[in-house]
Amino acid sequence: MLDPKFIKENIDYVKRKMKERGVTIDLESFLTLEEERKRIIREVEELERLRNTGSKKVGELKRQGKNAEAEKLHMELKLSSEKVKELEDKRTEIENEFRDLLLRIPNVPHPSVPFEKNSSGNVEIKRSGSPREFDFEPKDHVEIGKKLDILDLDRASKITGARFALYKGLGARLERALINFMLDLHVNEHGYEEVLPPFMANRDSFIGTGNLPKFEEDLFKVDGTDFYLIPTGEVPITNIHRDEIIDEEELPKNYAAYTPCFRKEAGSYGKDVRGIIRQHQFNKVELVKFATPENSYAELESLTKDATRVLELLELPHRIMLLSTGDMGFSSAKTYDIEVWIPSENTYREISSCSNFEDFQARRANIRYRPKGGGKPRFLHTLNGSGLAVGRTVVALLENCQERDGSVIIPKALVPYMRGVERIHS
RNA sequence: GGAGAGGUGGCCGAGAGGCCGAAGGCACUCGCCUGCUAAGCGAGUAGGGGGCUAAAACUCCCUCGUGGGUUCGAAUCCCACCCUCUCCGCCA
Repeated sequence: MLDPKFIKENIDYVKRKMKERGVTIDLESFLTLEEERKRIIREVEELERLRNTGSKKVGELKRQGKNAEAEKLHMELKLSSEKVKELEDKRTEIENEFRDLLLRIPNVPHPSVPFEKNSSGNVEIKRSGSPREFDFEPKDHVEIGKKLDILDLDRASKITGARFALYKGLGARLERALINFMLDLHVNEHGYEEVLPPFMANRDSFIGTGNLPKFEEDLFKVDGTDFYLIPTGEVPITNIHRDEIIDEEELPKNYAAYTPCFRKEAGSYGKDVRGIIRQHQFNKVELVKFATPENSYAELESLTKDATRVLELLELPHRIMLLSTGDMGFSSAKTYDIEVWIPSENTYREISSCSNFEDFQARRANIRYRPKGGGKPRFLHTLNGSGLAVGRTVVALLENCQERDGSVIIPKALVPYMRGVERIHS
């Protein structure tokens, strides 16, 4: 959520930024509504003031035994009280409308974000490792997984449906090994606090991170409740501190968590239908930071670095992309995508997305901090990034580390987590 | 799922239609005092929104779990929901 005051005072800037994002927001009607809101607040408060002082007077008169006078005033107030109620209804209506509109306005991109309406404007920041030259025809992860009997997509679709996976044997162990490896790295070496949050969250939490009210069609709702399955750990973790005021001394707060993620993937029916690149359920290790506005961009860099470290230790070729205005998520002010090399697709694919939301989520979720030495609470900045998407890491690993004989060599860093298994073969 | 108890400021806790944004305590901050420390004395310490401001000061409105209702007036009465605790049932 943007600061209404900021919108008002920088209307042209905000308009331009929205345009760069490729979204159309009716900011004129926003301003009108904002005026209307203030007008009615003034009106209601004036009436309430009169009623309050009047009511107090009635009490005083009664205590003094002047019942006739009290009764007279009482009758007068009865009328104005009705008026107050009417106006309050109107006020609620307008404030709701105002809030609804505000909740549907995306974040303003940071000035360092390149302007382009789509992903063609993304800028490569860094590349690490180079795609392997195979001296044989490499297979894709589906084939590898099938041959090694570690990935069974046919049976998964029997159990549930398309876009679900059944891992078996060393495949299941590999998934679990990666989760533990990533968590240990972030917790023990990068200083994140490990948490294990609920995998469902309520509506308020989703509004807090910006997934609602706009993106309901992407979510699985749990029937008969107000809960949704989380599409990312970002939702429960960011909401750990909803409606809280944190002392500045405690910032930055860094959390790491493993969660499964559930996504409807509506609108991507034709995309990535083969394999486990795009699933309705997948595992992820998520990193979330709460930082001061002064430090949040430095924290974005270190967050991205922490996530990238996983790929470095796994020795997987990857690159870091700075997303352009048109390719960023709704809540983000600046986003780096980390992309890993996928041999079967002969391209890099997103495996992590690291964003600074500035105070956009904090404002929605009401997360503030008290500055050192006291003073008014301020909204803090929230950040998050995958560290990493586990399913896609498996894909990258199987494909990049495959051998001519169909076996897969486990990267050294992961071997201890595989209970010493150095190679998966049939 | 059933029965009961309860949700009040940073924390503990009183208040049971008007004198209550709220006693008292703890904690914290500032000042005084005591050679340091402890104790003592005095003052202060919630959040949001509106008006006025360059900004404050100031002032008004809202907030006692949330939302509705009754009333001239609600922390206090009524209804619904949420959450916590205890007991019973069921369950990993």
